[in-house]
Amino acid sequence: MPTKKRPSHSQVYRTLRQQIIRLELAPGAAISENDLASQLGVSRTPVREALLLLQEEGLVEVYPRIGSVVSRVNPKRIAEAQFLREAVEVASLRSLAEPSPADGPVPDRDQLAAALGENLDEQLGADTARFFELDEQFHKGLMQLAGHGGSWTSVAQAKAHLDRARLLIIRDVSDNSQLVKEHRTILESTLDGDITAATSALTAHLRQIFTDIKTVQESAPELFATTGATPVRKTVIVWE
Amino acid sequence: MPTKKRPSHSQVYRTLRQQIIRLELAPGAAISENDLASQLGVSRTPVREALLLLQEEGLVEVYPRIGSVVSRVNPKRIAEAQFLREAVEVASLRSLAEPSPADGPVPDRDQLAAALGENLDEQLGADTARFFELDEQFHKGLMQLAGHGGSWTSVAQAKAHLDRARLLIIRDVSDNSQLVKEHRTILESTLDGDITAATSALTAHLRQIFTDIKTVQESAPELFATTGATPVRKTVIVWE
DNA sequence: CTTCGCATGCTTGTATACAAGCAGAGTACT
DNA sequence: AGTACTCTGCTTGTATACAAGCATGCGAAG
Repeated sequence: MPTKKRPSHSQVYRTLRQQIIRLELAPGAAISENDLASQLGVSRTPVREALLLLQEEGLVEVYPRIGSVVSRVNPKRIAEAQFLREAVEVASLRSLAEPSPADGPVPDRDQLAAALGENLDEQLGADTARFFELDEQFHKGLMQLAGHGGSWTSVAQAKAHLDRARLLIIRDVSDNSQLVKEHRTILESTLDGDITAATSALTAHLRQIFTDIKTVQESAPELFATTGATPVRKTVIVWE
Repeated sequence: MPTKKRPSHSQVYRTLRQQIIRLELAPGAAISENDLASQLGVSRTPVREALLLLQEEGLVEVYPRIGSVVSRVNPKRIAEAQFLREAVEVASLRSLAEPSPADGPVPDRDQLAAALGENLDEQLGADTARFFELDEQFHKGLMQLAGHGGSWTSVAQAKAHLDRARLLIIRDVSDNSQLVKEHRTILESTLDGDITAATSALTAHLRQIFTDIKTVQESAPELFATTGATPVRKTVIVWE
């Protein structure tokens, strides 16, 4: 019996979001509410609700009476997302050295640290999908360690755009070693209390995205939204 | 220029959001989709879509088959919002001294600076509602000055929670002078290039919220959500 | 008197019907 | 030939009908 305890629109939302971030739905691809409803076996209502949330998140663009599309990669938005993510993650680390009234409680510091260590060990041999999961858990755990796990949601939204953009160039993670090495440096410096070194390593780690973006934008410019052009509808003939 | 007709759910969203932030809808108050639809002259569909967005924003809590309520003030959430806002605004200022690849373009720096100056002049004599608008414009302009106006949306969402909480204690802005003074210090230090002084002043300015919160939580604890209790439905008799 | 069961009226969640508009093919008229 | 018009098929936006569940009051049974 399928677990129906969660609302349909929530399931549709997560399904679509994952497909978009994993590039199973390509940037710029058209998405029809009716088609999605048919494919997922639900009505248009929960599909619309999911698309509304994805639109607010910036992963989908809805053009009334024209159609909806998966948002193309916008370099400007990428820059904003990176800026916000770096600001929050760095501030989180920094709060370990300079506490602020906003700091929350840290449950099970030793257990968290141990879990992060195991996470890093698994990262080395992980495939692409698993690595992204572990990467997410690692950065989330780092913020929990500083008592700011509650702000992860905002970071995760920004990270979604960054991950999708990076996936454009590294469909297969051929070489984790460098990233894992950076992760280890960040974690060890943090646990040692050398916050200056940790933030420095974290900043460099997070800014890697800019070189990645530059590379992919040269190889596949059609996936980027540099113009403000609105899409138009076309009738085509296809085999079915 | 063709006037873009806005969808109903967007208007409902902004109406409700404003009412919630301005405390015209009290924290914890029940809101019925049917009643709202009737009052606003639309059907349940756009109302539901607006509530969905507000739920994601944390301003509304929806309990299936029980009802929906305006979210109560959650001290933990307030702390998170303050942390994120401070992180982003401070990082924005700091980028003026230490540029990063994420920095965006700054259009009309002189004009922006002049507008901010005029903004401060108007703040002194403004009433409560106007002051909150000017405060919003000021902080937004500050980020635009650093080339990070695009990240304002995220800050604004956090600021909504903070403003609502602060409104609980200062229904009437009796004394703007201190806040305006802080604003002026931040702006002048920034324009003078003394980023260290500017960030210091900004941090102190933003952390004012914690003392405000502590005061109001003692005077009106029922508006705060410290327990994880879920609401229940009650049938009551009222005059109509 | 107590207790259980059901009717009733509310809630949100989902499905469906209808409205408004764009794009293109075909056609009749100039 | 060229032009304008209508008709079809799609799109999203909105309204409405139906489904499922909770709280409560009433009534009957023990």
